[in-house]
Amino acid sequence: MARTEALSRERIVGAAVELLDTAGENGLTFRALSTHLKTGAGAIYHHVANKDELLVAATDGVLARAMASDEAGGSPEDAIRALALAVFDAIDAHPWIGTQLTRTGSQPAMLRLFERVGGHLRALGVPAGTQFGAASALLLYISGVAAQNAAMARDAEPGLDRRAFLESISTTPDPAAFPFLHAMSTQLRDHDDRTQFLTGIDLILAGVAAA
Amino acid sequence: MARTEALSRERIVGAAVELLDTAGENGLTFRALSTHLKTGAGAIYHHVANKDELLVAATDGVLARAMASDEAGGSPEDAIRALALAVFDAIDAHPWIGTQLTRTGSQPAMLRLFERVGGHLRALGVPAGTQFGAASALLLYISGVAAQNAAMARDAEPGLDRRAFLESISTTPDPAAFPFLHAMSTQLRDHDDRTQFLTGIDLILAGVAAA
DNA sequence: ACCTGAACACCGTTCAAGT
DNA sequence: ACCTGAACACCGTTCAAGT
Repeated sequence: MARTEALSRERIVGAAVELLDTAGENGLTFRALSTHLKTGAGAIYHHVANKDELLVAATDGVLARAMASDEAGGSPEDAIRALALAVFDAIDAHPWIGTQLTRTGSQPAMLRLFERVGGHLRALGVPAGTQFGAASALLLYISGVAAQNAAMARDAEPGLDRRAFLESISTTPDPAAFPFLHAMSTQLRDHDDRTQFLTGIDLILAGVAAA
Repeated sequence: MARTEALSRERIVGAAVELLDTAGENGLTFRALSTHLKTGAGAIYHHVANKDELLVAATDGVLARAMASDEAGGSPEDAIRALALAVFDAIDAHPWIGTQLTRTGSQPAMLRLFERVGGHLRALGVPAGTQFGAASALLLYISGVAAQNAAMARDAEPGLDRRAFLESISTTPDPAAFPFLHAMSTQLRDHDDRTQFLTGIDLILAGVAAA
């Protein structure tokens, strides 16, 4: 019989991740968390300063694990693509990360990402004067995708068909006033988020190469 | 003497924008809003379904105004830059928009932006097969910047010097483990957000041109 | 030192009662 | 039809009291 383990920062953060994954961003409350941990609400404050710190720790932990696998071999461009996809997949698995990533509290995670991207850009031979701009653009693009995906996971009413939803987006507005949107309706309906995400990364990399 | 105007959706949304601008994202509560409008909290619900709808309406209104000025003349690329900067400046003036833009509720605003960007890409002669990817990338990049800027405005403790803050970011982590970050510290400290934002737009446009 | 859980100061939202 | 404002069902966080 597993005795109840002692409360610890690690166990709290782990339980928080579990709650966020299963119950969503609104599912993480100190009441739910303390019930889950079979303790009082106030006990948590002995190990974590407040909810923000808890969210930062949860985000940092998941993201650090996602970025851990370092593929040796392959071009620097491939390494950037693999890194970006690792972040994408982590957000896909834990959509709440997308919301957290665009908060100043998640600086540590963003700085690690910036560092890794920058290292690959250097290996790519990008001139010193362009490195900062290129790394920033890639990072901002990645956070944009993160935020959007988190929004979809958070706000989508359950049971909504993705295809039908995307189709309704492109067909609801007046086609005469939205000709471009209308022309893109098929692609919008059929597109794959992950592939599309990579297209943007490739465009930025192509722009960097052209400069 | 201005008599107290009747309550209306317009007045409510206007007051909400004012509160968001002056008191920040947390400043908008139905209690503060009803005090501001000299009415009861429940009265607002006769004109707006809930807080989410109020935020969407506020975001949509401000952004529609920002995107209204259409510069004729100039290249399609310049038009895209002008459009992107208009959104950037609107977010700069009303940081809470950045948070709202990455919520599914703000679809109308995003669709308008998508349409406008797409129209310019067509005028630019971008081949049909590339248009969707290019428009998506630009939109995702813009929302990334939006989310980041909103985070900075929301989370930055007041009275914090921007330069000092940016410098601390690049110097706090171990330089040996973060060589790229360390090499970029000067640029990070001195960079201008608006210029940097435009650099990313230009990189994507260059990537589109190269394809 | 750590835990408990009631209490505090807030929220968004509802609804009987008024005009 | 619109407004009022107390009440409800929640939050995050604190803190006296326990072990």
